Amino acid sequence: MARIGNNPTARQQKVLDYIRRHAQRTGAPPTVREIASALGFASTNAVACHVAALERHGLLERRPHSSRGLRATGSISPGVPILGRVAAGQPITAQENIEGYLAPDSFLINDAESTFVLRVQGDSMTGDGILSGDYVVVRRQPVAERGSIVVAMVDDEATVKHWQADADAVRLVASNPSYPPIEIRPGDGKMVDVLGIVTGVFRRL
Amino acid sequence: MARIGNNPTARQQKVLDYIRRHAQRTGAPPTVREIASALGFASTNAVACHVAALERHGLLERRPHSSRGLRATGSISPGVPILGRVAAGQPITAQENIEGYLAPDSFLINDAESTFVLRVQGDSMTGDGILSGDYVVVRRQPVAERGSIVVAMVDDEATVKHWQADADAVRLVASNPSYPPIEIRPGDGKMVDVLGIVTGVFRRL
DNA sequence: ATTGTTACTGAACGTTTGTTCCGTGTCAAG
DNA sequence: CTTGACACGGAACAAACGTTCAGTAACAAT
Repeated sequence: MARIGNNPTARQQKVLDYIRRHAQRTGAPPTVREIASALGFASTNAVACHVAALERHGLLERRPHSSRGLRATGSISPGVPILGRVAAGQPITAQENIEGYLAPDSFLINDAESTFVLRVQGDSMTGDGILSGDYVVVRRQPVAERGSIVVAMVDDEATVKHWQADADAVRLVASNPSYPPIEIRPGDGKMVDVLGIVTGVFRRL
Repeated sequence: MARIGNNPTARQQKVLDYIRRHAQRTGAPPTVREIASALGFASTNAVACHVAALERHGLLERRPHSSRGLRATGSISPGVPILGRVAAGQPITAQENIEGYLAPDSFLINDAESTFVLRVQGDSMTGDGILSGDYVVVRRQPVAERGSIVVAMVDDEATVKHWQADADAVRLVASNPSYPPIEIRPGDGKMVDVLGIVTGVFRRL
């Protein structure tokens, strides 16, 4: 069968899975000989072949001539399984249930250079599921689209709010109705500065 | 000066930092020669020496006789800066503002082996800041404390609720008042199974 | 019947890499 | 002054490692 798409074969998927698992467990990707040994290959060339295929499909990156130079694209750290529909019956982490793998790190953070995390104080954004004590992931940028959630500096205080800028005024709107919008007009003597926009939220229970 | 504690010297810290950075950037720890080259050493022995010291201090683990067999203990990836109080004035990411570094991965996931992620459907838990479409981090375990948020299997359907078990009944309580509690008693013909408890929540905006 | 892809075995080459032994110099404590 | 930890240079060895070439077999499409 001629293979055209970007999808790996079952055998190739097993190689990719092993690379991911090994990287997660040991902190480094496996060598080609470790892969061969784990999957029962007698020749390292079998691995080289699969690795080349995975690279063609864009599922794997390589650092040539370097030991352990394999990296699964997408989720950097192998991540944990995402379960879609959980089927009734037996083991939850059965292969059929697993929709993919996901590492919160790379999922929440695209550009580590310009990203920071801010701990939220106060409950003004509970309407968006942002509670006091939550961590918001913020990408630094001085401008924001109308309606997006931003971290703004208002008179020496950082605050998380919805951004609504008009021609004549800027409004910082809370999603908790108990909090009135903050309105800033030119000549108020107040300063507003967008520090960045909120791209993610997470909390530990 | 006789060195006694578990603290590394400034030079050792630099080696450790480089190992961490390299592991994050490339997906694999560096070789001893890469470390030597990066820090300006002419001899690999200088690295071996520092690595041995870091290992004694418990800051580094080694996989002997294996290429790239170094792993910084504790925080795996250096992560993004956490900002505490954002001071007025200049650069946000100034050193004074940074409270620490945090990687969502290792923050949310302690035991990768028994952890999975589930995408939430429905708004029954909005009271706890868990919205439809959010990802919940679940640690697999068959029992739960009263009041904790669990993923439970009720008649072939996985659901996220508060767990409240009495002697005579089990109640799955939503945090959105629009949803009545689900009560299961022995002899109902219904089945309840705790798949795991929710240890974290995250979402992308 | 031929072509092309997948999926390997087997062997070999050259480099990379961890490791070790020996030696030099600095600096602070006893 | 001696001792001991720290911080390196230089050189060398054996094992680990990525890579490549040659060849075999199954299978589907043309």
